[in-house]
Amino acid sequence: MGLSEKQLQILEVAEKLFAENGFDGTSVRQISKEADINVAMISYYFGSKKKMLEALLNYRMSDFKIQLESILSKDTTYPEKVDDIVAFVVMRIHKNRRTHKIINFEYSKDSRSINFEKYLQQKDENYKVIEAFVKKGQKEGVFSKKVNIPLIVPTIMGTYFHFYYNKKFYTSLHKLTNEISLDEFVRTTLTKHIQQTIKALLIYAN
Amino acid sequence: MGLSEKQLQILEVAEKLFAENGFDGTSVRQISKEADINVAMISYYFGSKKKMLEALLNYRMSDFKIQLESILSKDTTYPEKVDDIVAFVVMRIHKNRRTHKIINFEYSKDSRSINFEKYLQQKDENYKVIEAFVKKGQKEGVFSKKVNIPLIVPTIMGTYFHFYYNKKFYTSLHKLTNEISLDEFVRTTLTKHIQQTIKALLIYAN
DNA sequence: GTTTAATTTAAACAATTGTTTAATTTTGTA
DNA sequence: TACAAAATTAAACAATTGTTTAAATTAAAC
Repeated sequence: MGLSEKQLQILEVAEKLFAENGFDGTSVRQISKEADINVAMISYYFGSKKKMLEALLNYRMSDFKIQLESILSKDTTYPEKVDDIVAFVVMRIHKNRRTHKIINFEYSKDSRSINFEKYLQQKDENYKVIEAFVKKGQKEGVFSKKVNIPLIVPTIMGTYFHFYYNKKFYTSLHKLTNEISLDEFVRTTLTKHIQQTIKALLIYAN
Repeated sequence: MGLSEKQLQILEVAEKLFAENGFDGTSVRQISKEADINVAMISYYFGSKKKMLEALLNYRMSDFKIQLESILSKDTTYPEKVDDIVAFVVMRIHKNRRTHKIINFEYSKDSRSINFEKYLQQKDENYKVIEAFVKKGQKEGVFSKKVNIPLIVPTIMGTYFHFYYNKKFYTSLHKLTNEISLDEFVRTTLTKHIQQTIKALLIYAN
């Protein structure tokens, strides 16, 4: 599944347009025009529009299990580890926000015949690492035992995405102006809020 | 803006299909077929496909400010009020989940020329009521002053929607089988998780 | 019962969709 | 330089898109 320079260039354009206007809302001619290639190149390189999306998903969903485990193996306190995990996850999904947006909408459809194996695999690995970490903290008496572990990740990712999907609303609420200050806001304020939330939940849940 | 029985029947079919396959992924012929009407009726009743969506949004986004305020005016403790607010918001967005899904998708687009006034108005009212409540709690020393108030609602709604968008994944994780147990899960487990989270955040945030 | 208005219909509209074709150009190799 | 493979092109394809038309049917008003 090695992708050429040209293929990657096309996928980046496709990612942007799919995230902006949806998979069905984007035509292959739009992509070809913006990527400055001939329409037929999409079928030539990827086989079809659908397979092009699958190629994008598989490309973006490379393993982050290793990075997550390296955070947990560091010699830090439990609250510090929570901060690190949250900061890492938020940074990661913010970087891949466009692909995640496409996934959110395509995956939640009933009919769609797109292959989401890589995404589900990542989600599964992700969950198992978090679960082991929280259970260890519970055993050591640091974390509350009243926490619903499978719902921790939805709170982290959900908070980010609800903010992102409504960024027009929240940027006006926070008086943010451009894309640069959005990155800054995510990296500082939003990350901090989620860190506070998850730490409070894990430690004080009742 | 009074909608006839027939118009409502069409809108319900449209809501279901838009949520399942997206606005662009649903054709007016699909809607007309499923609603058992002639295609031309959509233009006849609503003017266009786009205006039909707007009619749906305006219909579903009726004011819940009043209900929110009635919760806050009850003679209950602050933590109880948090529980009530969360339960109410979750119930409400779960009921309107299909329309919210359409909104999340369409509103986050750059280009789209759909009128989201009613939705934004509700979001604004919603926020102002929550803000006043939290600030009052802070002044009385019940809530932490280190909370980022505008990000509380994203955590509530985001947790719900990330769960909902990935329900295929989480229902298998929780061993849920059908739609009935999904409703039950949302009403009990998911609501409880969000209540725990928001209470921990508001009271113990550091 | 007649007339007027509202509703419903099938058909047609031009535009756009994803994909394929077959010819041409470019690139790499011997 | 000559040849083969890869890349690129414009054109065509059938299917589907949202919307409009004008005729037909139904309902309401007088």
